Amino acid sequence: MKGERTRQSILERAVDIASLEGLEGLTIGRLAKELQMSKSGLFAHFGSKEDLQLAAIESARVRFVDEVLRPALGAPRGYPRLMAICRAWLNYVGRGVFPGGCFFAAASFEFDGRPGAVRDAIASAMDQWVIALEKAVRLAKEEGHLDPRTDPAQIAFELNALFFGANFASQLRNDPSAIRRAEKAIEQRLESLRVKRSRTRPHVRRKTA
Amino acid sequence: MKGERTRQSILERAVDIASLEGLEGLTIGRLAKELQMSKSGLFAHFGSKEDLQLAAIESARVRFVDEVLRPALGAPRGYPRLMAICRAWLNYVGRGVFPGGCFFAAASFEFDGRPGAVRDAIASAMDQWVIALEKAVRLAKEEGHLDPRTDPAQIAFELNALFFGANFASQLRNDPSAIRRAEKAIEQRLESLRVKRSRTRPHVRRKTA
DNA sequence: CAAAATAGTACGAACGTTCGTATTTGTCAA
DNA sequence: TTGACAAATACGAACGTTCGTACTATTTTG
Repeated sequence: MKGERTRQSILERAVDIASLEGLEGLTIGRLAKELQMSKSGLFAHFGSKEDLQLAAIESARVRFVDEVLRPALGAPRGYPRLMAICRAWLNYVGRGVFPGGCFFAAASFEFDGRPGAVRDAIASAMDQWVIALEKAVRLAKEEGHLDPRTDPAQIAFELNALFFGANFASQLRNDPSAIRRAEKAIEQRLESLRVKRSRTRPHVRRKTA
Repeated sequence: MKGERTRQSILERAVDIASLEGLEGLTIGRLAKELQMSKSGLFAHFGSKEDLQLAAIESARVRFVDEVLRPALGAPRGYPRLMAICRAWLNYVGRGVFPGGCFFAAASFEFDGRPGAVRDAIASAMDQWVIALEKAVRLAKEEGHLDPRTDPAQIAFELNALFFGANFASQLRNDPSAIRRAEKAIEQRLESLRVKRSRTRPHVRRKTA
């Protein structure tokens, strides 16, 4: 009972630290100190540091789904939902869901080239995200909102790349305009694929603002 | 004399290790072992680990400029040079200039959120790159190859994002199609900005292949 | 030979981990 | 409701290792 509560609070802190210092920089000693508990106390909940890292990745994934992805999935199917997902991501970086920016982007670069369970877990979490993105594009296409020649995998790749770019520019180069640039690029790209429904309802350019 | 040679060979190895294991994972002990020299021997060349990290970043920057950027700058000014830079980057990831993918992408994510000299050096190196990219776009625009409304900073941001995305997808998700996708996206984006010179020389669609 | 470069050795701190023990907690009989 | 007790949870101390770094001695080089 109590154990589960403690475990969760450990993981929350672990995710925050890892998003700032990396999954290796997430140190048992530091984590224990910040939680005001002993190192050995931590080992009652996690058998090893690797266990802790894996649990932290899963916890981060859940946090991301709960706070970013799921709310966006509430939008109407098709183009609106796709845009909602994109906007949710752009907000997510600035909103401080993870204190160090995008947890997964950082973890990806930290563990690519280091085979093992941790790397696989990160890759799997990122896969889920890219697949969700791809699915949103595909649905928008099937809904008739996007050009039927649209390649969902290609568009998902491009969107994801813009997310990475935005995260990078706003974090390291702390360029405040990065999010805006990414938003602009995304809107423009998706607009270029959008079906205008000119048959049923002619496209009328709305007055600016 | 000999010292300088040794220093260079230390740095080459250091850059390779750091590109795989990160700048923190680049450890004095490991580096010494791989070079078959003593830890204290290393300290004759670098006053501290931070010194070593800074020198490794500079060394990586030089390697990147020499092997990737400078060759591409040989292309004719304007659109061709811009495309040459983009292609050089796309090749660079797959070509194994750094064994762990893009040195700077990894370093960026490792050190964002950790203020200090190392972070600043990484940011500065990346700045130079983004500025070079932006300059190439601006030149292409001034040369009349791109739509005069083109915003060089925006395009540089988008291109750089695609580079990040390609590196990520091909490294962590080892998706072999990532480079192709990025290439396609870049070509399409730049094509959309291209001036067709329809006044002086009408645009004639060449036969496919 | 003087100077530059390298090796050897040692240090304190921090790393992940283990162990035996103390404390807290939930359960159930009284 | 309480008391007792086993299980769950947390602790302090210590382990062996590796980290970055300092100091001194020795070899290599110009």
